[in-house]
Amino acid sequence: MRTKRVEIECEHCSILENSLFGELCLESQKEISQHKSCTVYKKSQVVFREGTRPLGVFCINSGKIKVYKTGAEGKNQIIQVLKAGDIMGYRAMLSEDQYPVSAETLEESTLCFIPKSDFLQVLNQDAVFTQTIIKLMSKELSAMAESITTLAQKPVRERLAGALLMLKDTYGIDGHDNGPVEINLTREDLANIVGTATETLIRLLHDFKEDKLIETQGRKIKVLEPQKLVRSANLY
Amino acid sequence: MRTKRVEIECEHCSILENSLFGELCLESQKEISQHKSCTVYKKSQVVFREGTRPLGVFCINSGKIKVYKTGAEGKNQIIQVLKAGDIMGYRAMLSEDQYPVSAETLEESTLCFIPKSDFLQVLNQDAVFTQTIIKLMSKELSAMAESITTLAQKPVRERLAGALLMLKDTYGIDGHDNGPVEINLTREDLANIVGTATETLIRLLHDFKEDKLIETQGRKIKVLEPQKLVRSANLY
DNA sequence: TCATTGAATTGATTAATGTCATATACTACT
DNA sequence: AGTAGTATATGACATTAATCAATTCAATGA
Repeated sequence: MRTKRVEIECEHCSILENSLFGELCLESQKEISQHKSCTVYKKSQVVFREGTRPLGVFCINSGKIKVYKTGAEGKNQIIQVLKAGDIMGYRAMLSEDQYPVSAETLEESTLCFIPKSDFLQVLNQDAVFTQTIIKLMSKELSAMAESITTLAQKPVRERLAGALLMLKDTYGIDGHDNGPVEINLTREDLANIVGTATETLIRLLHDFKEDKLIETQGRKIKVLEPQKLVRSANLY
Repeated sequence: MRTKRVEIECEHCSILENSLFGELCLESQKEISQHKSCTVYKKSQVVFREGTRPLGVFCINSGKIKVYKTGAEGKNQIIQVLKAGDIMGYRAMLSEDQYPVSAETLEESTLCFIPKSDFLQVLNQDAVFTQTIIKLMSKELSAMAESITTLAQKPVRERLAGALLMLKDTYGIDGHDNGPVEINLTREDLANIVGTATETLIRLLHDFKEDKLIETQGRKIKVLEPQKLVRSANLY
């Protein structure tokens, strides 16, 4: 058997307060919980693929997911890296459209799948939740406008610095507490976030290492000097 | 007096069927129309500025608007070019946030301003309209994911070809019917759409001209061979 | 109409980044 | 443990695109 099912109830979900569903009333939470199925995905499993149609919404209980679009030459551009508490796939579902992007696990992840009908019902009966969803979309739009500007205007070096700072937060929630956050991504994925060639990315990581901004152990990257990285990223 | 007011009623608006409000029931249309004010903006006037807070929504009755974000070195990245029938500024308003972008007229434009309260009221009493707005946001998100991928992966030449095709549609609605569409933008604005330096853009336009893909008259650009441009853009 | 300013263009050069080739280091699997 | 298959790393080189400088052109207001 390839997929492992687990039982998780929203009401007792450990990441509830970090998630969208935390704001829901108990009744709505039960509604969401009722028909959902939770599945453990292994590393590098595709959750959904660009061009297919959504049947519901995924909520990330644990793990990390890359959301990406495949370009002309088959190269993947990573649009966002999602973590526990995030939901995904809701946009295409709400607009009754095909997925404009694909999603794949970056590590073993537990995902809860909420069928479309349940999600829509809660949306209908809860105006506050609708507002929350609209805010979330709005935030994503704003983040993407920022990404576009960065890609168009900043050199690769600055984009990498910015990406590392973003990833520090994403990987920070795992919180080992003992020392700095470890970012665990292939160089190729990292290059596909920054929008550059893998070789270029490796060389720049090397530079950052020489400048003691980061430290690497195998593929893992530790951010040692976030402040200096902020300056390298020329943030505004 | 710097600003000129005009009277336009949504119910009789010439671009109603191209706009979001076309789907509204007559009652809702009147609601929208009731407190709105229509203003003629001169060319190159700023409609709203990044970082300020929205008080309502703009609907474009005529003209073209650039929506842009100002980058670290003061360079503007144009995120979208809007035309008659489009609405703008609704996202920040709905999420009760600051504008993440600025908007400026590219030519003389007539804009209708609908106060926040009226817009929200219609949104509350009309579930279909909420759905329409969500679909619109969803479409924009998908378009932006595409932009990100293009900026990260395609060379400037291909991006320019793609931008010209997009602008052909935007400027196409003016429809002089006699011959091909004329794109009327400064080279700098065009460079800020494509995400490149003005000089580079000019050189590439020159190439396209030599290849008979386009024709220029002063700043105006006519697309002669859309099909060949599609191939130049390496679209997928 | 002329003058003034900003926009468009062209050329020369430099800098950034991608590509190709190859070597080395991991990882996972039997 | 050995080995195949990836991922990482490094070097050499080609190419793209940015920058700087100078010139021509075009639109706008006195």
